[in-house]
Amino acid sequence: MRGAATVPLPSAARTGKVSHAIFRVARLHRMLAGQLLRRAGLHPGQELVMMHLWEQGPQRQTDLVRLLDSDAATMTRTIRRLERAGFVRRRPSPTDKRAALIEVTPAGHALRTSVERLWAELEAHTLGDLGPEDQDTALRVLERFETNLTHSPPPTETPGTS
Amino acid sequence: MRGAATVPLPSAARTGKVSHAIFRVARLHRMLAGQLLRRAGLHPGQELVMMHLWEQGPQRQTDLVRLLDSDAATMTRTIRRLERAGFVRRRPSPTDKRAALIEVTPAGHALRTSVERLWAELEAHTLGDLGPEDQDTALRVLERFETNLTHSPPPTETPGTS
DNA sequence: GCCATTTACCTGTCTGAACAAGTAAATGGC
DNA sequence: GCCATTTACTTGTTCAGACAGGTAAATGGC
Repeated sequence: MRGAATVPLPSAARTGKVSHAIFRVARLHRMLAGQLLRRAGLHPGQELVMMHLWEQGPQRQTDLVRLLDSDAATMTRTIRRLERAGFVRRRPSPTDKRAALIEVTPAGHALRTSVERLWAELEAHTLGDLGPEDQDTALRVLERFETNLTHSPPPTETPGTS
Repeated sequence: MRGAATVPLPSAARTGKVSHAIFRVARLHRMLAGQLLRRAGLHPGQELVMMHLWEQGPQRQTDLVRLLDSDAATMTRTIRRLERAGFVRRRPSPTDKRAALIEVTPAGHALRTSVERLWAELEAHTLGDLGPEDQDTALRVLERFETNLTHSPPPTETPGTS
């Protein structure tokens, strides 16, 4: 295990080890987040919307979509579910009849502490007993991936061909 | 909240930087995978099933569920879609009337090369120009996360509270 | 051999996520 | 001021993923 002193990885690396690992970690992470969020009565993804609303105040859907780098259609439905759950409220924008401002209700504010605790728990579980330096390494690795995946996302289709 | 006068990290760091990073990386990675897979006519997740079938031969759904650590219900529908797409076929198990063996059709086999190329592309994009050592570090970080998230997944519910 | 339990699989339901296509209001060209 | 375009949001559809039920066959206790 982990010897890898002489030879890094011959062809095993070709199978997409990192991609598989990202898949698995992402799913486990998401599952744990989901389990923890159930206590608060939220579904995965909704907590991110709430967090932004808590921190940034009332927002239009477009703003939330941009902040979360999400999808307008998904946001419409997520907001609707949060609204039905009583955690947010919609108020017509005074300046733009197309838009509505999404704001947190008292019930929504009441979630904040527990959700923040959940996230701390999630983070703690993810990190385990990783030391500060390793945590930093981990973060830099993830940021590197994020950069890689953000820039040049589409290989612009089979570059060579035609 | 949480003054933390001396500590450098105010509160922004405590909000789960790594968890947020995992979320973002996972989504970007998934999006890219989805884009690449569209070329092959597959949806994200289906390629994992196909990969297992290519490598391990005909399997029962239960085996696939176990291998992919997935859900029986999800597998039922994924298989059905792959079947309708003509990539796999179901054959009743000769020894167990409850079970069926899922096997790849010629059309399914025809996908193998392109899917493997897609994964190599996905992996390459994810890794970017990361050097071999950094790749190794990245993999170890992810494996560490996986271990952390696998072991002690449920905090066994609010330990203190009642 | 009979019956409870387990196993393999399916269906229903809800959610997030993505894409396509719409509606209505705002905006900009002129 | 009129009209094309853009913007904000909604709806329809498809898929994965999770959970809660089913059904039918296999299995194990006895």
